[in-house]
Amino acid sequence: MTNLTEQKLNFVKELLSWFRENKRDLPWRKNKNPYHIWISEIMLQQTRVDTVIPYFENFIDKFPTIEALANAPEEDVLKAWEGLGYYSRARNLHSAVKEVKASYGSVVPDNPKDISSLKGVGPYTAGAVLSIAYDKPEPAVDGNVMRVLSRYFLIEEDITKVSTRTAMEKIIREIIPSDAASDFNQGLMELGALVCTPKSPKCTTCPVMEHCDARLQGKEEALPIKKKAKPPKLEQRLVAFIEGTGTNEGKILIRQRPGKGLLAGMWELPHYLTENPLKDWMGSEELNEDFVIDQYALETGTELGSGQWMLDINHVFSHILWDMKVYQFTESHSLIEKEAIQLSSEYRYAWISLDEVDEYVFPNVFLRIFKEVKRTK
DNA sequence: AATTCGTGGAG
DNA sequence: TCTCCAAGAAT
Repeated sequence: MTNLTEQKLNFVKELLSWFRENKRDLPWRKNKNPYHIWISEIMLQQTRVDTVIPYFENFIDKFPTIEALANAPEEDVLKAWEGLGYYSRARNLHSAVKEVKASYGSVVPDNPKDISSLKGVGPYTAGAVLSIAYDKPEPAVDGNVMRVLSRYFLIEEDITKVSTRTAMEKIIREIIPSDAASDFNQGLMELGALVCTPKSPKCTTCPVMEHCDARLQGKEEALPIKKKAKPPKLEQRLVAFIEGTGTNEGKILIRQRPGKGLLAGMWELPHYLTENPLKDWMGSEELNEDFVIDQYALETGTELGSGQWMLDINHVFSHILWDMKVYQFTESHSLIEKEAIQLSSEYRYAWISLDEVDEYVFPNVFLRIFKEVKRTK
Protein backbone atom coordinates (compact mmCIF):
# COMPACT_ATOMS: atom_id res chain seq x y z
CA MET A 1 0.00 0.00 0.00
CA THR A 2 2.56 2.56 -1.03
CA ASN A 3 0.86 4.34 -3.91
CA LEU A 4 -2.41 5.16 -2.21
CA THR A 5 -3.48 8.67 -2.86
CA GLU A 6 -4.38 11.02 -0.08
CA GLN A 7 -7.94 10.99 -1.38
CA LYS A 8 -8.19 7.26 -0.74
CA LEU A 9 -6.56 7.30 2.69
CA ASN A 10 -8.78 10.13 3.79
CA PHE A 11 -11.81 8.21 2.59
CA VAL A 12 -11.06 5.14 4.72
CA LYS A 13 -10.36 7.12 7.87
CA GLU A 14 -13.45 9.31 7.68
CA LEU A 15 -15.74 6.47 6.61
CA LEU A 16 -14.74 4.21 9.52
CA SER A 17 -15.17 6.99 12.02
CA TRP A 18 -18.57 7.93 10.63
CA PHE A 19 -19.84 4.34 10.53
CA ARG A 20 -18.89 3.62 14.12
CA GLU A 21 -20.88 6.66 15.22
CA ASN A 22 -23.89 6.30 12.94
CA LYS A 23 -24.53 2.64 12.20
CA ARG A 24 -28.11 1.45 12.55
CA ASP A 25 -29.08 -1.12 15.14
CA LEU A 26 -30.18 -3.95 12.84
CA PRO A 27 -31.13 -7.51 13.87
CA TRP A 28 -28.25 -9.08 11.95
CA ARG A 29 -25.78 -6.77 13.70
CA LYS A 30 -26.46 -8.19 17.16
CA ASN A 31 -23.60 -10.64 16.75
CA LYS A 32 -21.16 -12.01 14.18
CA ASN A 33 -22.87 -15.34 13.68
CA PRO A 34 -21.86 -16.24 10.10
CA TYR A 35 -25.14 -18.10 9.57
CA HIS A 36 -27.14 -15.03 10.57
CA ILE A 37 -25.00 -12.77 8.38
CA TRP A 38 -25.49 -15.16 5.46
CA ILE A 39 -29.28 -15.28 5.86
CA SER A 40 -29.47 -11.50 6.05
CA GLU A 41 -27.34 -11.04 2.94
CA ILE A 42 -29.50 -13.38 0.87
CA MET A 43 -32.69 -11.69 2.03
CA LEU A 44 -31.26 -8.23 1.40
CA GLN A 45 -30.54 -8.96 -2.26
CA GLN A 46 -32.63 -6.41 -4.16
CA THR A 47 -34.79 -6.01 -1.07
CA ARG A 48 -35.16 -3.12 1.38
CA VAL A 49 -33.96 -3.32 4.96
CA ASP A 50 -37.39 -2.50 6.41
CA THR A 51 -38.95 -5.31 4.38
CA VAL A 52 -36.32 -7.83 5.43
CA ILE A 53 -36.31 -7.22 9.20
CA PRO A 54 -39.50 -9.15 10.12
CA TYR A 55 -38.64 -11.96 7.68
CA PHE A 56 -35.15 -12.25 9.14
CA GLU A 57 -36.37 -12.44 12.72
CA ASN A 58 -39.02 -15.02 11.89
CA PHE A 59 -36.56 -17.05 9.81
CA ILE A 60 -33.93 -17.20 12.55
CA ASP A 61 -36.65 -18.07 15.02
CA LYS A 62 -37.87 -20.95 12.84
CA PHE A 63 -34.42 -22.11 11.72
CA PRO A 64 -31.95 -21.07 14.45
CA THR A 65 -28.97 -23.00 13.11
CA ILE A 66 -27.43 -24.40 9.96
CA GLU A 67 -28.56 -27.86 11.04
CA ALA A 68 -32.11 -26.75 11.72
CA LEU A 69 -32.42 -25.21 8.27
CA ALA A 70 -30.67 -28.12 6.56
CA ASN A 71 -33.09 -30.57 8.18
CA ALA A 72 -36.24 -28.55 7.41
CA PRO A 73 -38.62 -29.50 4.58
CA GLU A 74 -38.33 -27.18 1.59
CA GLU A 75 -41.99 -26.32 1.94
CA ASP A 76 -41.35 -24.88 5.39
CA VAL A 77 -38.45 -22.81 4.08
CA LEU A 78 -40.54 -21.41 1.24
CA LYS A 79 -43.35 -20.65 3.67
CA ALA A 80 -40.95 -18.54 5.70
CA TRP A 81 -40.03 -16.76 2.47
CA GLU A 82 -43.63 -16.20 1.34
CA GLY A 83 -44.15 -12.61 0.19
CA LEU A 84 -40.45 -11.76 0.11
CA GLY A 85 -40.05 -12.45 -3.61
CA TYR A 86 -37.24 -13.96 -5.69
CA TYR A 87 -38.10 -17.40 -4.37
CA SER A 88 -35.12 -19.11 -5.99
CA ARG A 89 -33.11 -17.37 -3.29
CA ALA A 90 -34.85 -19.56 -0.71
CA ARG A 91 -34.34 -22.74 -2.70
CA ASN A 92 -30.69 -21.98 -3.38
CA LEU A 93 -30.12 -21.03 0.26
CA HIS A 94 -31.69 -24.26 1.46
CA SER A 95 -29.57 -26.27 -0.96
CA ALA A 96 -26.42 -24.40 0.04
CA VAL A 97 -27.08 -24.90 3.74
CA LYS A 98 -27.46 -28.63 3.17
CA GLU A 99 -24.12 -28.53 1.38
CA VAL A 100 -22.52 -26.71 4.30
CA LYS A 101 -23.86 -29.35 6.66
CA ALA A 102 -22.68 -32.21 4.46
CA SER A 103 -19.27 -30.91 3.39
CA TYR A 104 -18.19 -28.25 5.89
CA GLY A 105 -19.32 -29.61 9.24
CA SER A 106 -22.17 -27.11 9.42
CA VAL A 107 -19.67 -24.25 9.51
CA VAL A 108 -20.05 -21.46 6.96
CA PRO A 109 -16.86 -21.51 4.84
CA ASP A 110 -14.42 -18.68 5.61
CA ASN A 111 -12.59 -18.60 2.30
CA PRO A 112 -13.56 -17.25 -1.15
CA LYS A 113 -13.27 -20.51 -3.04
CA ASP A 114 -15.54 -22.60 -0.82
CA ILE A 115 -18.15 -19.98 -0.03
CA SER A 116 -18.42 -18.94 -3.68
CA SER A 117 -19.18 -22.52 -4.65
CA LEU A 118 -22.45 -22.41 -2.71
CA LYS A 119 -25.70 -21.92 -4.60
CA GLY A 120 -26.97 -18.37 -4.49
CA VAL A 121 -23.66 -16.98 -3.27
CA GLY A 122 -22.26 -14.62 -5.89
CA PRO A 123 -19.40 -12.11 -5.76
CA TYR A 124 -21.22 -9.65 -3.51
CA THR A 125 -22.60 -12.14 -0.99
CA ALA A 126 -19.29 -14.02 -0.77
CA GLY A 127 -17.44 -10.82 0.05
CA ALA A 128 -20.13 -9.63 2.43
CA VAL A 129 -20.13 -12.79 4.54
CA LEU A 130 -16.33 -13.13 4.50
CA SER A 131 -15.79 -9.53 5.55
CA ILE A 132 -18.69 -8.99 7.96
CA ALA A 133 -18.60 -12.38 9.69
CA TYR A 134 -14.91 -13.24 9.42
CA ASP A 135 -13.28 -9.82 8.94
CA LYS A 136 -11.57 -10.99 5.76
CA PRO A 137 -10.44 -8.08 3.56
CA GLU A 138 -12.64 -9.02 0.60
CA PRO A 139 -14.68 -6.53 -1.45
CA ALA A 140 -18.46 -6.58 -1.13
CA VAL A 141 -19.59 -4.35 -3.97
CA ASP A 142 -23.33 -3.86 -4.11
CA GLY A 143 -25.48 -1.05 -5.49
CA ASN A 144 -24.73 1.19 -2.53
CA VAL A 145 -21.00 0.76 -2.89
CA MET A 146 -21.09 1.39 -6.63
CA ARG A 147 -23.09 4.57 -6.09
CA VAL A 148 -20.67 5.86 -3.45
CA LEU A 149 -17.56 4.98 -5.45
CA SER A 150 -18.94 6.30 -8.72
CA ARG A 151 -19.52 9.65 -7.05
CA TYR A 152 -16.44 9.88 -4.89
CA PHE A 153 -14.07 8.94 -7.72
CA LEU A 154 -16.27 10.32 -10.50
CA ILE A 155 -16.56 6.99 -12.31
CA GLU A 156 -18.84 7.39 -15.31
CA GLU A 157 -19.02 3.76 -16.37
CA ASP A 158 -22.41 2.02 -16.56
CA ILE A 159 -22.82 0.26 -13.21
CA THR A 160 -25.09 -2.38 -14.72
CA LYS A 161 -22.02 -3.81 -16.50
CA VAL A 162 -20.07 -6.59 -14.84
CA SER A 163 -16.81 -4.95 -15.88
CA THR A 164 -17.71 -1.88 -13.83
CA ARG A 165 -18.35 -3.94 -10.72
CA THR A 166 -15.05 -5.82 -11.07
CA ALA A 167 -13.22 -2.53 -11.56
CA MET A 168 -14.73 -1.29 -8.33
CA GLU A 169 -13.77 -4.51 -6.55
CA LYS A 170 -10.21 -3.74 -7.60
CA ILE A 171 -10.44 -0.26 -6.08
CA ILE A 172 -11.78 -1.74 -2.84
CA ARG A 173 -8.94 -4.24 -2.67
CA GLU A 174 -6.53 -1.30 -2.83
CA ILE A 175 -8.05 0.60 0.05
CA ILE A 176 -9.81 -1.91 2.32
CA PRO A 177 -8.07 -1.88 5.74
CA SER A 178 -6.93 -5.38 6.70
CA ASP A 179 -7.74 -4.69 10.34
CA ALA A 180 -11.26 -3.31 9.79
CA ALA A 181 -12.72 -5.05 6.75
CA SER A 182 -16.12 -5.58 8.34
CA ASP A 183 -16.69 -1.99 9.41
CA PHE A 184 -15.27 -0.68 6.14
CA ASN A 185 -17.58 -2.68 3.89
CA GLN A 186 -20.59 -2.10 6.09
CA GLY A 187 -19.69 1.56 6.32
CA LEU A 188 -19.66 1.91 2.56
CA MET A 189 -23.12 0.37 2.30
CA GLU A 190 -24.45 2.32 5.27
CA LEU A 191 -23.20 5.56 3.74
CA GLY A 192 -24.96 4.71 0.49
CA ALA A 193 -28.17 3.85 2.33
CA LEU A 194 -28.30 6.83 4.69
CA VAL A 195 -26.28 9.68 3.13
CA CYS A 196 -25.15 9.04 -0.43
CA THR A 197 -28.68 8.19 -1.52
CA PRO A 198 -29.84 7.74 -5.12
CA LYS A 199 -31.92 10.90 -5.05
CA SER A 200 -31.05 14.06 -3.13
CA PRO A 201 -27.80 12.84 -1.57
CA LYS A 202 -27.14 14.52 1.78
CA CYS A 203 -23.72 15.89 0.87
CA THR A 204 -23.79 18.52 3.62
CA THR A 205 -23.58 15.83 6.31
CA CYS A 206 -21.37 13.42 4.37
CA PRO A 207 -18.15 12.46 6.15
CA VAL A 208 -16.21 12.29 2.87
CA MET A 209 -17.73 15.21 0.98
CA GLU A 210 -14.50 17.20 1.04
CA HIS A 211 -12.75 14.95 -1.49
CA CYS A 212 -15.81 13.72 -3.40
CA ASP A 213 -15.07 14.42 -7.07
CA ALA A 214 -18.70 14.26 -8.17
CA ARG A 215 -19.78 16.82 -5.59
CA LEU A 216 -16.81 19.04 -6.39
CA GLN A 217 -17.96 19.10 -10.01
CA GLY A 218 -21.65 19.33 -9.17
CA LYS A 219 -22.34 15.93 -10.73
CA GLU A 220 -23.50 13.98 -7.69
CA GLU A 221 -27.10 13.85 -8.87
CA ALA A 222 -26.04 12.59 -12.30
CA LEU A 223 -24.15 9.59 -10.93
CA PRO A 224 -24.07 6.68 -11.03
CA ILE A 225 -24.61 6.07 -14.73
CA LYS A 226 -27.09 3.23 -15.08
CA LYS A 227 -28.72 1.86 -18.20
CA LYS A 228 -32.49 2.01 -17.99
CA ALA A 229 -34.34 -1.27 -17.61
CA LYS A 230 -36.88 -2.32 -20.21
CA PRO A 231 -40.48 -1.70 -19.19
CA PRO A 232 -42.36 -4.83 -18.10
CA LYS A 233 -44.20 -6.71 -20.81
CA LEU A 234 -47.99 -6.52 -20.53
CA GLU A 235 -49.79 -9.81 -20.00
CA GLN A 236 -53.56 -9.82 -19.66
CA ARG A 237 -54.65 -12.83 -17.66
CA LEU A 238 -58.04 -14.23 -16.79
CA VAL A 239 -58.18 -15.83 -13.36
CA ALA A 240 -60.59 -18.58 -12.34
CA PHE A 241 -61.87 -18.54 -8.76
CA ILE A 242 -63.56 -21.93 -8.84
CA GLU A 243 -65.87 -23.02 -6.04
CA GLY A 244 -66.48 -26.72 -5.60
CA THR A 245 -69.71 -28.67 -5.38
CA GLY A 246 -70.63 -32.01 -3.84
CA THR A 247 -67.59 -33.40 -2.02
CA ASN A 248 -65.79 -30.15 -2.84
CA GLU A 249 -68.50 -27.97 -1.34
CA GLY A 250 -67.05 -24.96 0.45
CA LYS A 251 -63.68 -25.37 -1.24
CA ILE A 252 -61.83 -23.64 -4.07
CA LEU A 253 -59.45 -25.03 -6.65
CA ILE A 254 -55.77 -24.09 -6.57
CA ARG A 255 -52.83 -25.32 -8.57
CA GLN A 256 -49.07 -25.55 -8.04
CA ARG A 257 -46.72 -24.06 -10.61
CA PRO A 258 -43.87 -26.05 -12.17
CA GLY A 259 -40.54 -26.28 -10.36
CA LYS A 260 -38.74 -23.91 -12.69
CA GLY A 261 -39.30 -20.41 -13.99
CA LEU A 262 -41.48 -17.63 -12.68
CA LEU A 263 -42.83 -18.26 -9.17
CA ALA A 264 -41.49 -21.81 -9.32
CA GLY A 265 -43.31 -24.28 -7.13
CA MET A 266 -45.72 -21.68 -5.77
CA TRP A 267 -49.47 -22.27 -5.49
CA GLU A 268 -51.93 -20.04 -7.30
CA LEU A 269 -55.40 -19.76 -8.74
CA PRO A 270 -55.70 -21.09 -12.29
CA HIS A 271 -55.25 -18.28 -14.79
CA TYR A 272 -54.94 -18.01 -18.55
CA LEU A 273 -53.05 -15.68 -20.86
CA THR A 274 -55.22 -14.05 -23.51
CA GLU A 275 -53.87 -14.51 -27.03
CA ASN A 276 -54.34 -11.00 -28.28
CA PRO A 277 -54.20 -8.41 -25.54
CA LEU A 278 -57.04 -5.99 -26.24
CA LYS A 279 -56.28 -2.52 -25.01
CA ASP A 280 -58.08 -1.89 -21.72
CA TRP A 281 -59.96 -5.15 -22.03
CA MET A 282 -62.18 -4.10 -24.93
CA GLY A 283 -63.69 -7.59 -25.18
CA SER A 284 -66.93 -8.49 -23.42
CA GLU A 285 -67.20 -10.18 -20.03
CA GLU A 286 -68.99 -13.10 -21.70
CA LEU A 287 -66.09 -13.67 -24.10
CA ASN A 288 -63.67 -13.57 -21.19
CA GLU A 289 -65.68 -16.12 -19.23
CA ASP A 290 -65.99 -18.40 -22.25
CA PHE A 291 -62.24 -18.15 -22.78
CA VAL A 292 -61.58 -19.33 -19.23
CA ILE A 293 -64.08 -22.17 -19.57
CA ASP A 294 -62.41 -23.32 -22.79
CA GLN A 295 -58.86 -23.08 -21.45
CA TYR A 296 -59.81 -24.82 -18.23
CA ALA A 297 -61.44 -27.66 -20.12
CA LEU A 298 -58.37 -28.05 -22.32
CA GLU A 299 -56.10 -28.15 -19.29
CA THR A 300 -58.05 -30.32 -16.89
CA GLY A 301 -60.72 -32.04 -18.96
CA THR A 302 -63.25 -30.68 -16.52
CA GLU A 303 -66.25 -28.47 -17.17
CA LEU A 304 -67.12 -25.23 -15.48
CA GLY A 305 -70.48 -23.52 -15.09
CA SER A 306 -71.05 -19.92 -16.10
CA GLY A 307 -68.81 -17.27 -14.65
CA GLN A 308 -69.27 -13.99 -12.88
CA TRP A 309 -66.84 -11.07 -12.58
CA MET A 310 -65.31 -10.71 -9.13
CA LEU A 311 -62.47 -8.18 -9.25
CA ASP A 312 -59.65 -6.68 -11.28
CA ILE A 313 -56.10 -6.69 -9.99
CA ASN A 314 -52.65 -5.79 -11.33
CA HIS A 315 -49.28 -7.13 -10.35
CA VAL A 316 -45.92 -5.89 -11.58
CA PHE A 317 -42.90 -8.14 -11.69
CA SER A 318 -39.50 -6.87 -12.79
CA HIS A 319 -40.15 -7.84 -16.39
CA ILE A 320 -43.86 -8.71 -16.61
CA LEU A 321 -47.06 -6.84 -15.80
CA TRP A 322 -50.01 -9.06 -15.02
CA ASP A 323 -53.24 -7.24 -15.78
CA MET A 324 -55.75 -9.67 -14.28
CA LYS A 325 -59.50 -10.06 -14.19
CA VAL A 326 -60.83 -12.57 -11.68
CA TYR A 327 -64.02 -14.50 -12.44
CA GLN A 328 -65.96 -16.71 -10.09
CA PHE A 329 -67.08 -20.10 -11.37
CA THR A 330 -68.74 -23.14 -9.90
CA GLU A 331 -67.52 -26.64 -10.59
CA SER A 332 -70.09 -28.12 -12.97
CA HIS A 333 -69.35 -31.78 -13.54
CA SER A 334 -66.36 -33.81 -14.51
CA LEU A 335 -66.01 -34.89 -18.10
CA ILE A 336 -63.50 -37.48 -17.04
CA GLU A 337 -62.31 -39.06 -13.84
CA LYS A 338 -61.01 -36.66 -11.19
CA GLU A 339 -57.73 -38.52 -10.98
CA ALA A 340 -56.99 -37.58 -14.56
CA ILE A 341 -56.75 -33.90 -13.74
CA GLN A 342 -53.06 -34.08 -13.01
CA LEU A 343 -52.22 -36.09 -16.08
CA SER A 344 -53.06 -33.51 -18.70
CA SER A 345 -51.25 -30.61 -17.10
CA GLU A 346 -47.88 -29.40 -15.89
CA TYR A 347 -49.71 -28.27 -12.76
CA ARG A 348 -50.75 -30.09 -9.59
CA TYR A 349 -54.25 -29.31 -8.36
CA ALA A 350 -55.86 -29.23 -4.93
CA TRP A 351 -59.22 -28.30 -3.48
CA ILE A 352 -58.83 -26.27 -0.30
CA SER A 353 -60.97 -24.08 1.90
CA LEU A 354 -60.05 -20.42 2.25
CA ASP A 355 -59.05 -21.20 5.84
CA GLU A 356 -56.36 -23.54 4.52
CA VAL A 357 -54.63 -20.90 2.43
CA ASP A 358 -51.92 -20.49 5.06
CA GLU A 359 -50.94 -24.15 4.66
CA TYR A 360 -49.73 -23.48 1.12
CA VAL A 361 -47.20 -21.03 -0.26
CA PHE A 362 -48.73 -18.37 -2.48
CA PRO A 363 -47.06 -15.45 -4.24
CA ASN A 364 -48.21 -12.11 -3.04
CA VAL A 365 -50.61 -11.31 -5.85
CA PHE A 366 -52.82 -14.27 -4.97
CA LEU A 367 -52.70 -13.50 -1.26
CA ARG A 368 -54.04 -10.08 -2.19
CA ILE A 369 -56.86 -11.71 -4.16
CA PHE A 370 -57.73 -13.98 -1.22
CA LYS A 371 -57.73 -11.03 1.14
CA GLU A 372 -60.05 -9.11 -1.14
CA VAL A 373 -62.39 -12.09 -1.54
CA LYS A 374 -62.56 -12.61 2.23
CA ARG A 375 -63.24 -8.92 2.74
CA THR A 376 -66.06 -8.93 0.19
CA LYS A 377 -67.77 -12.05 1.45
C1' DA B 1 -24.14 -9.66 -22.77
C1' DA B 2 -28.83 -9.89 -22.01
C1' DT B 3 -32.58 -11.89 -19.67
C1' DT B 4 -34.94 -13.83 -15.90
C1' DC B 5 -35.96 -14.03 -11.52
C1' DG B 6 -40.82 -10.29 -6.71
C1' DT B 7 -42.18 -6.91 -4.02
C1' DG B 8 -43.26 -2.55 -1.98
C1' DG B 9 -41.55 2.07 -0.57
C1' DA B 10 -40.35 6.73 -1.86
C1' DG B 11 -40.79 10.88 -4.31
C1' DT C 1 -50.23 7.62 -11.11
C1' DC C 2 -45.72 6.90 -12.66
C1' DT C 3 -40.92 6.02 -12.25
C1' DC C 4 -37.22 4.41 -10.02
C1' DC C 5 -35.22 1.16 -7.63
C1' DA C 6 -33.21 -1.94 -2.94
C1' DA C 7 -27.26 -5.26 0.79
C1' DG C 8 -27.66 -9.67 -6.90
C1' DA C 9 -27.37 -14.39 -8.81
C1' DA C 10 -28.22 -17.70 -12.35
C1' DT C 11 -28.47 -18.71 -16.98
